[in-house]
Amino acid sequence: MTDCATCVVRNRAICASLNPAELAALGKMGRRQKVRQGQTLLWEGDGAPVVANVLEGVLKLVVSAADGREQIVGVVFPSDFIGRPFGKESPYSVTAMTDAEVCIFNRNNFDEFASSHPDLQQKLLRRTLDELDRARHWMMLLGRKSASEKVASFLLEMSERLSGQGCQSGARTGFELPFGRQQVADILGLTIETTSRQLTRMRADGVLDLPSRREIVINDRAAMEDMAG
Amino acid sequence: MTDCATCVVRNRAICASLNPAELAALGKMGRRQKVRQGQTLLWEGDGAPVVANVLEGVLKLVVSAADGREQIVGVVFPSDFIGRPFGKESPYSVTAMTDAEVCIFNRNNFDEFASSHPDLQQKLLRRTLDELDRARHWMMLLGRKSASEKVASFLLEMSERLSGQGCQSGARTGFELPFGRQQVADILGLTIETTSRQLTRMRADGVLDLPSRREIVINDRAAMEDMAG
DNA sequence: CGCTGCTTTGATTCGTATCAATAGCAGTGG
DNA sequence: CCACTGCTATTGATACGAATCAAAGCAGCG
Repeated sequence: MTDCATCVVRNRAICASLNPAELAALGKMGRRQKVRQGQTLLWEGDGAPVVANVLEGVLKLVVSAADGREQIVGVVFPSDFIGRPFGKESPYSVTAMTDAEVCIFNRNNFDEFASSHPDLQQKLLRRTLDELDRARHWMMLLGRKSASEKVASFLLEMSERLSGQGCQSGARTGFELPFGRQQVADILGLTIETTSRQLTRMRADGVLDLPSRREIVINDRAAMEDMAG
Repeated sequence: MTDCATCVVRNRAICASLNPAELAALGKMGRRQKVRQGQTLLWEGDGAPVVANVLEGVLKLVVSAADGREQIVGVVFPSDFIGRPFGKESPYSVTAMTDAEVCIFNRNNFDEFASSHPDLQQKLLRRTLDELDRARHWMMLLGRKSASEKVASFLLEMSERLSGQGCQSGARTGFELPFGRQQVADILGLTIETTSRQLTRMRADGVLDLPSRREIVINDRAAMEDMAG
């Protein structure tokens, strides 16, 4: 069992919809678990017996083809929800991109609990609708944008989502990506070389700086927004 | 007001979760509306004051860029739900691909109704989760698949979804697409020329027949599945 | 210091977009 | 019934962008 009262995402995760008694009941079902970078929590096509809240770290949702090609279809941050309630098998695998900690529930237990807690279910619905919007927006990027537009859009979105994490609000000009070039490429539907070239060119054009491998500093946000298409 | 008792999608749409009294209440809020082919029901970025169930016809969800590029991010059939409950603005436009009929609700009224009917909300959640799975699967296609793989995957999915419509169950070998080449291209993130060339080649290879512009007959399903990657 | 893994850079190939023309079909009116 | 018109689809030639193949650069770390 888990102590929800002290949970870092208590007020942001779907649990925020619950009163203390309900929270205690849910807490009995859940347990905290550390996940190492690179470790896979859920496998594509698996029975997917669990769902979870992310407490710390960043994880990726991956769909892969038989020949090894991979597409990252989602990236989840603390307070986000992972897994597939009311489903049979996981349609993608979930892997930690950094060391992470999650709060895990048995899927059947969670489904049952959710069915009897409409507020929780509504929170889950809202989150799922947001995710769907995000996914569809990403489809436009994958299907219609050029390499430079993809990279620019990606950096802008990351600057926003990562700033949701820390203290300041609003988009940041400088931030650290929680993943390497290959992962960026897998998010954008590009190769690692093309991704690298686009970043290099943007640096040459003065639109951004790359202080280290994973750090990004956006110098000219307006130009970046233009590039994003 | 609308007579739900005689509704063609009564048992398949989210309304199936309601008892007769609830159905009557919902029916009072909704009204049937015909939509002509090409007519746009919801505009991207719009206040999106409505949600709806599809009774008849096929509609597309489109995201477009400033320069006119379009990506179709979803296709909806009878009994499917459209619109964005609990949201501010529609993240995409909804346009009829064929003459259609929908059952429309004011979004605020619907949101309120849904909030007080957990069963309806759960149906909506399940549907949204399914849509999200479908969207993510499509992201893999858009980001990582070649033109021929895209076309093959598309035809297979359509043969399944369209057969959900008619009498027989299971996938069909022959069916009629509810849209033209440009729309297929917009779904697959390709140009109309590339789409056409892929179909022509598949016909030459004997994998399929094209009796008329919109008809598809799959001759060799196994080969098609191979091509889909 | 010299591994090892990730990233950048370079040369070339390949796939799809683009540009341009033709062909097929559906509807209209002579 | 058959030209005529407009629209959609096919086919062809070429250009361009991103993938691929290959090598070198750069960090971190024993």
